[in-house]
Amino acid sequence: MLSRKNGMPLWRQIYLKIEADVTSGVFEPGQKLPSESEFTNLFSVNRHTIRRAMGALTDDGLVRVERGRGAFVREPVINYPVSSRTRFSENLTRQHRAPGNVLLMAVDTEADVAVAEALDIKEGEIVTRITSAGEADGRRVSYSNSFFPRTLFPGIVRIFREFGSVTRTLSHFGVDDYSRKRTRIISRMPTKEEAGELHQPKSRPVLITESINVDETGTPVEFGICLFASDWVQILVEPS
Amino acid sequence: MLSRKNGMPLWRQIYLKIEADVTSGVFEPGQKLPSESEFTNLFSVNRHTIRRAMGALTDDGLVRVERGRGAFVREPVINYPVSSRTRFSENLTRQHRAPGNVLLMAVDTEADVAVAEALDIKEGEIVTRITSAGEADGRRVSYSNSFFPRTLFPGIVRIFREFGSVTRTLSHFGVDDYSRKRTRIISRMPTKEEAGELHQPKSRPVLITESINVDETGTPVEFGICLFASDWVQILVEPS
DNA sequence: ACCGATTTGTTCGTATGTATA
DNA sequence: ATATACATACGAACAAATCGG
Repeated sequence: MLSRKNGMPLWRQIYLKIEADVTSGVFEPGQKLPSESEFTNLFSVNRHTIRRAMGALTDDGLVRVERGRGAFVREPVINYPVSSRTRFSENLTRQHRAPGNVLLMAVDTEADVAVAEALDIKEGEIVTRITSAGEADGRRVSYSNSFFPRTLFPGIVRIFREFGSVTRTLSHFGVDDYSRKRTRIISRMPTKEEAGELHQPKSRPVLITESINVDETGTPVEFGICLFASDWVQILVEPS
Repeated sequence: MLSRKNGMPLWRQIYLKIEADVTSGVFEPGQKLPSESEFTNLFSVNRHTIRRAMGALTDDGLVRVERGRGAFVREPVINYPVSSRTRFSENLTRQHRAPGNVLLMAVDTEADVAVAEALDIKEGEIVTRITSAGEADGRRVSYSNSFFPRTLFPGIVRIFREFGSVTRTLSHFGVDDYSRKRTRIISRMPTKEEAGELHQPKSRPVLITESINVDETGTPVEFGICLFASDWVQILVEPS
């Protein structure tokens, strides 16, 4: 299998072998690779030789290594385009992925300062909060809270349950077109709850977009806070 | 000199030391560096630790090693006297740069896959890399690498140092207007090196924008990778 | 909350091969 | 031919992060 005579270093031969297994699908995206010690036994070489190969694979973006956990085949990232007209499910369908939006919770609550300011209403006014999770290819990629002013959309929860999408729900209330007024993008470590919702370790950061959608008249109709698993999602800002 | 307690690996500390000596001119371009065994004695570490640092320096294009002969400072085509505090003056928001930028390094290097693809050139073609850091209120907020195709902008570094701004530098080359083709935004944990450059703990995530600027004809003129300290920076996407 | 097992990261030690001066 | 210097590889130990019970 490995040759110590043909001039090609062992680590390079191992690199090529693993690379072939990754690109050919023997190891699938996201899958955990054998540990260094397992590879050591498999190839009958020293751990450093394995590490040299893994380092090169990491540099070349084929694998991702997490200390204390293992090495994983890098998943192709999911693009999340942001423009003035952004729809989550549309973004994903455009990439031929199966989008899934799971409604987790829907409650009426009082608007706190941030929500009130975003929706241009008074603090304490009742808003409907819809919590949902986004999935793509069976992977949890987002966790979002959307706030709607209840006075504008009474009974929005039932409609949302029925249609399962923000666009069609708002359309039901006569808001046929809305656009993104502004998007704020930040990044931080997740809380334990957030990490749990995103099915990711709490040691990995999350990407967060805070956006305000307004109707044709400029009235805010939705304030959304969306958390993305940063390992799997990148945000693409395209000129509109 | 070296610390075994501060969390930064010895090889990285050595890397930074040698890098500083190279960029500051203690070791001049083309000059032979001390041998591995000499470095071993100088730093009182194992030869492998030196080799790790030299490997990184090689990867980053600062030195070039010749088997059986030694390691040498890579000669940039243009010789840059290192006055490491060059100020960007104006029009910085366009490059996602905060006021108070310092030029850290400018070297000609070979384009890797990502850079080549972004600039629409061949891998290995020479590009000019300008590394700089942004500061605001005395706090390090960004660390960026910009890549320019050298064939389009020969001697860009001297011009850049003269004008101090990307806009005016490109204008000198006849690129009077350029625009952002696309911006990719991701977030991840920083490497220790990146955390060091950003003067932030390595436990805080970084926001990263990768952008491509093109001229009127659509030809890529700059590829920039900018890291932000996510604790201090948020990205605002507003409709244009 | 703690402990032990697993896994990756770093460092030192050693040996052998190969290219160059 | 010998010495120097880089390249590769193996072995051992410990540190740091993760995960399960």
